Amino acid sequence: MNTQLQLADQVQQKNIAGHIHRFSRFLSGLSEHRWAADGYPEVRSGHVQLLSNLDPAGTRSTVLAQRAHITKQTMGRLVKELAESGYVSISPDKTDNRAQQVQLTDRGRAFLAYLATTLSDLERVFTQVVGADKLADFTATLQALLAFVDARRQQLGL
Amino acid sequence: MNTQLQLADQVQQKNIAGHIHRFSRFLSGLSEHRWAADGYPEVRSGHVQLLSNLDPAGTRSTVLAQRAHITKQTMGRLVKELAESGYVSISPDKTDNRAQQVQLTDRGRAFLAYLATTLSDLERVFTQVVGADKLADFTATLQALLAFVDARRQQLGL
DNA sequence: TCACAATAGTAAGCAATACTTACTATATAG
DNA sequence: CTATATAGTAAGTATTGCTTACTATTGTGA
Repeated sequence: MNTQLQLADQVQQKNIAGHIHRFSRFLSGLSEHRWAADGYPEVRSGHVQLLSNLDPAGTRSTVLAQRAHITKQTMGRLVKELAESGYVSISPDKTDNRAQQVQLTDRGRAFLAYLATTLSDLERVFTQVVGADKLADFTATLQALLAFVDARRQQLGL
Repeated sequence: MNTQLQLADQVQQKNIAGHIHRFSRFLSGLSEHRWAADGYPEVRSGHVQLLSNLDPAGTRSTVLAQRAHITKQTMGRLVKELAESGYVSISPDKTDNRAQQVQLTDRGRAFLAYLATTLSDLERVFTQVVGADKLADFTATLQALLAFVDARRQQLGL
């Protein structure tokens, strides 16, 4: 039979959710810290799921919400924030008066280019820590798991 | 030069933080859903970082906070919640009147044992998705990265 | 054409998590 | 014995994402 200590260790070990959560918090903090220092203080890590899903021609808020797997209300807030700080612009959708098109501004494009470099930097650092192969495996596995769970979201009622 | 579309794709690809965050949200939701269904509705995913760090003899709240890498105030709240729902008990520390010892109750021990089985279940599911080797690599890389960033937390001011 | 359902987006409020500053009480070190 | 450090609490803030409920517009089918 397992002792409490063994159980706690086991849980500690296998508690992927906890580790993932902690890693996530760290990455967000680090990113926002750096972005602020480099002249983009208004962008929070959550905004990236908006910016990275924008089509060049512009995208509807509702579509962005679907792509990011969040509610349209939450996406609406993100859009509003980035519009207020000048990273995106909102224009009416000519084919549907209910809808609006969200588009990158010049500032938004500048941030996106900058963001790509910071992600490469981070990739480089992590490569130094665990090696390129392990890191590639890590992201591949992460995406595979994510694809798996996304496919089962509705089934599970999440 | 990169077009906006290429940049967005690049960011989408390399945006580990975003993927990690989404995965984290999913895992928390799934866990709590299952725990509630199985008779442990009061436990939230954040509580695990308390329970899995408890020594059999009891542990101080401040120590738990350090182990979980959160503030003592936040840990204090988690302790209070789990004490109210009967998973842990709080007893005075005989060697220091400021301090208290947090200990598992029988219900806490039951949950910990149950938790270990649910983590194994999840491990099994993920093994079916990506294979045992990839999953082991994944968790190993995750822990390596986490150890790396933990060592640099103070340096980075996070 | 007209009524009804679906869709785009907004509004307001709730809950969880973790932070900060500020405090009390106790312990320890010089 | 005073000054500093530590254990823990209190109160308030920010972020993120949710829910329910709403308006306005669009599309559909009788």
